[in-house]
Amino acid sequence: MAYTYEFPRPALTVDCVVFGLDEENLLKILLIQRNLAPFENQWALPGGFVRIEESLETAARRELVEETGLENVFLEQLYTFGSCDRDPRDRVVTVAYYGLVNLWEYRLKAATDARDTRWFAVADLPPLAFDHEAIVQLALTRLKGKVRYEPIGFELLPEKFTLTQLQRLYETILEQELDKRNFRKKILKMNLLIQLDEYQTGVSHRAARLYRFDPEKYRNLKKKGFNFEI
Amino acid sequence: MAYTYEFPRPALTVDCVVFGLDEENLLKILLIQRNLAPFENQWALPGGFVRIEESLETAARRELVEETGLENVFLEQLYTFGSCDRDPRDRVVTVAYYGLVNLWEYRLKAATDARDTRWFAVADLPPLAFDHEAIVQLALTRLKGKVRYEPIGFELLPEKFTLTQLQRLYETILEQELDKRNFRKKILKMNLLIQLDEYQTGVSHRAARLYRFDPEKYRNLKKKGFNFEI
DNA sequence: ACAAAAGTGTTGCTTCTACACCCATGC
DNA sequence: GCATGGGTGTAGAAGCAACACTTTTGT
Repeated sequence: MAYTYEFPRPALTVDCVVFGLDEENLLKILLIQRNLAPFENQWALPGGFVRIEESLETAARRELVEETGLENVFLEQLYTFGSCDRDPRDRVVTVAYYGLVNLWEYRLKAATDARDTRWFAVADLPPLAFDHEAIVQLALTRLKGKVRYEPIGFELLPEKFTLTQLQRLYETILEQELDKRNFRKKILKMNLLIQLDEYQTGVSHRAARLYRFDPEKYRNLKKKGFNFEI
Repeated sequence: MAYTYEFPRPALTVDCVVFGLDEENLLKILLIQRNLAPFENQWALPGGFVRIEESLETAARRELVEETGLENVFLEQLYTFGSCDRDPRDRVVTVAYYGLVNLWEYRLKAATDARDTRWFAVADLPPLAFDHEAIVQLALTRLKGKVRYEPIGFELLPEKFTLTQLQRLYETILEQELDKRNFRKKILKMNLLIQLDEYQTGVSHRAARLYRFDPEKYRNLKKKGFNFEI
């Protein structure tokens, strides 16, 4: 039950910064409360050790399921953090991922899990364990940058959404207001959205039309040199 | 002289994709010839094991010096490769970096080193060890993407360069021709270049004016919301 | 009828693209 | 004097930013 190597090896972990957007357009991150030292009882990113027989992304997905119940989320590698002192016990290198989930559909799922997990607004995060604050900062920067030139924002919305929801999403992430008419013109001209014959329900005002993002169309346009840009 | 852990740990390495641009505007990568199994005698990216007391970037820089003699190069983390079968002997996770060097000045230095190192044109790479082809591909994609919205291209040029050299650099990396007048207008309007009172020497035609990139100006403009873009 | 958000066009301005000729230098 | 690349301006097209009112629906 022990593994011996000629040279010392850092431990290898994965950590996930999972973003969600709630009904009030607050950008949130999923955290878990640690029940082990160090940083016992502090909030931390979901994550854990990479097993010897699994790839990094597999490890990240496994930890997400185990710790938060989230499955099939959009997940991309963010950065690898390897300073020597980031874990007080041991040399631990962590490969960080960022994820995007649709909070409208996933909220209940995550809540049913055994571990103490919670969504926190990014503007109002508790102190985090290890260097997780730095990881979150980098994830935010990456999200802000990437959302402008890749159509990943749709991962944060339900499959069918209104143009106003989409606009609010960009306004929240980019932290700037956008002009309604210009936004709609721009996004519709790209031809990436499918206009549905369905409308919002349960709102006390004129119901907005629903749209769906078409990843297939995007792949095709991209092959022809099209560049998404907000 | 042995290190024992409760759970098995992947080995951790770093690898560097170092780009250089030669006098004929060929984009090149620095490779070393392996003298150990596996992949003995094959070409590979410079790199090696991360020591327990050094950070990832420190390890990358150390390996670069040891294996190629290159020092003080621009270096940025690229991606971490961790599939289980990427090394036939053992589970090895590698953190890849990409680097940019000024070939005009560094060419001799690298050549003086003991190991068998060589610059290869990216269009004409030999077969590479491990998954290094994939790493190189990703580095190329990243370089192509990043060079457009961050002024990193200057790292590939001598400190003093002509606008034509700069234009050729972009044409090479982006793999597209650019209009001379439009390019010059655009780049000069950004106010990032310092016009020198010096000119090319040793050319058999009108000597071109030399310019220098001003990183200080760039930092200032960036703080004020300026975005570099080619 | 009122409140709340949906939906829709035009104009001026800026930026981008396309394009051709004279200039300076070394041989 | 010729070959080589250096250096420069303009016009038309496209894209961007700014801006306000009517429509629909629920209460």
